[in-house]
Amino acid sequence: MAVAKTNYHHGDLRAALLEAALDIITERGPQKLTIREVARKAGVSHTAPYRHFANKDDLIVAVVKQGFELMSQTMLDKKTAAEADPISQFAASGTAYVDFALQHPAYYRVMYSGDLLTSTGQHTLQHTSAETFAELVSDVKTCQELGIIRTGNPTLQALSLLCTIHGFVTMVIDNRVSSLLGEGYPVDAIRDVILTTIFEGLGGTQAIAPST
Amino acid sequence: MAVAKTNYHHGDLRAALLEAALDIITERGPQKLTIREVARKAGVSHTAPYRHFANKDDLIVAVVKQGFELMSQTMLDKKTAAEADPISQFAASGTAYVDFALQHPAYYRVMYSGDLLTSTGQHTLQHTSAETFAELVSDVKTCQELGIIRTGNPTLQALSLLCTIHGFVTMVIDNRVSSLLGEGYPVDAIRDVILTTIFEGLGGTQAIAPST
DNA sequence: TGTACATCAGTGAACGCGCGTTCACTGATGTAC
DNA sequence: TGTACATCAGTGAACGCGCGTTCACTGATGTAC
Repeated sequence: MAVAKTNYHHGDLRAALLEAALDIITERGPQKLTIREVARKAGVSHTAPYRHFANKDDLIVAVVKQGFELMSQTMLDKKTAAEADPISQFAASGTAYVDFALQHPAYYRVMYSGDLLTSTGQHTLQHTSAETFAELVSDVKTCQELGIIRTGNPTLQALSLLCTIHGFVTMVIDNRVSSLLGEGYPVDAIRDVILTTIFEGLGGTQAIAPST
Repeated sequence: MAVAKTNYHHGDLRAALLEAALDIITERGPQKLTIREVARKAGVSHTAPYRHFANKDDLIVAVVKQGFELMSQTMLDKKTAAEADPISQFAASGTAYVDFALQHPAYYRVMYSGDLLTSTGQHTLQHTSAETFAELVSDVKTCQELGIIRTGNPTLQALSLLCTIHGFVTMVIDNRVSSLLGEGYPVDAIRDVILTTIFEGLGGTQAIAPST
C-alpha cells in the first residue's frame, strides 16, 4: 500500500493487489480473502483485478507462489549466513522455517491452509511443495551419513521433523499456543526447545544450538 | 441420516443436523458448511434448523462440543483397555488421539480449524480445549516423576508432544502426507515412528510400543 | 373411547447482502509522423 | 516540437447466485375432558 498512486493508472497494481491480499489474511482471516475486498484494499474498482488475474484462483496461486519463493530465499540466506558445519546448517534450516512462518503468518496460511484453493489451483502447486520436501529429505540423508542423527528411513525422519515444525507453527499462528500458555510466552525459547526435542528424537548425537 | 423419517415431524432432527454437518465437512470441506446445506442434507426446509439452533455459530459450537466429548470418551476407553503401566498408558493416549483424529477427520477439522467460528463461538470453547491440555501436562508430570521421561518443564514438553501429534494429524487430514509420500503409505506405521521419535526426544528411557 | 384444543416442529415466501464474473465504456499513456 | 491515434489499464452498471435470518403460516401430536 506504500505505492505512490497516480490518478487513473496505478503503476504497479499487480504487486499492490498481492500485498493487499496478504494484509487481508493478516487482519481479517483467509475467509475474507475475496476479489472485491482485495480491490477495495488496493483502492481500485472491484473489476480492476481482472486485468492482472484470470480469476480468484489465479490470484491466490500467485500469492502462494510468491510465498514459496520468499520462503526458499529466506532459508537459503539463513543457511549461507550460518556456520558451515552440518549441525549449524541443520539448525539454521529449522529455525529459518519457523521464523519465516511466524514473521509471515499470512503467507504460511495461504500456502498451507488447503481450503482456499480449488483442486485445480492445488494441482498447480503440488510440484513446488514436493520440491521443498525433497530438499529436506536430502538434508536428513546428509546428516545420517555424517553420523549426526540416527540411521533410518530418511523420508520418515524428514516427515517427523516436518510434522513437529508444522504443528508448532500452525498452533502459534492460530493463537492456540497463546491460548494455552498465556499471552507473554517466549516464542523463540519455545521454538528452540521444540527443535531440540525433535532433533534428539531423531537420535541427534550432539547438542543443537539454534542461532536466532 | 439413518433416522427413520416420518412425514412432517422428524423425530430427532437435532441429531440428524449434527450428523449432516459432519457429512458435509467430510465430503465437501468446511467452507461448504452452511445452514442451508445442512438442512438440505437432512432433507428438511432450510429454516427448520432454527428450531434447534439459535444461529450458525450455535450449530457449529454444538458440533465441536460433541467432538470434544467423543474424543475424551475415546481416549478414556483406550486408556482403560491398555496395560496399567505408565508407558502403555502414555502410548495409549497418543495413539488414541491420532486415531480419533484420523477416524473422525471432520470432527477434528471443526474442533481445531479456527476459521469456522466467530470470536464469540471461539470463546465458548476455550475452556474445553484448555482442559484437555491440562490433562496432558499432568500425564507428562507423572511420567517425569516415574523417571520415564527426562525431567524438565512439563508444559513445554506437553506442548512439544502436542505440536508433533497435531502436525502429523493435520498433514494427513489435509492430504499433504499422501501428496508427499504417495497414496498407499502405511499410516499406522508412520504414526508409530512419529510417536516413538517424539517420545525419545522427550528423553524416553524405554522403548515405546504403541498398541493399535 | 371420542372430541376439542393447545403446543410447537417444520414450511415457504421474502428480505438484504456480498460475492465472482461479464461487458461496453472511458480516459491516460506512448508512439508514429 | 506538435498532433493524431492505437493501446490497454481501470470503471461502473449489471447479471445471477447462495447465503443467514425473519416471519406468518400449517399441520402433526398429545393431553384434558
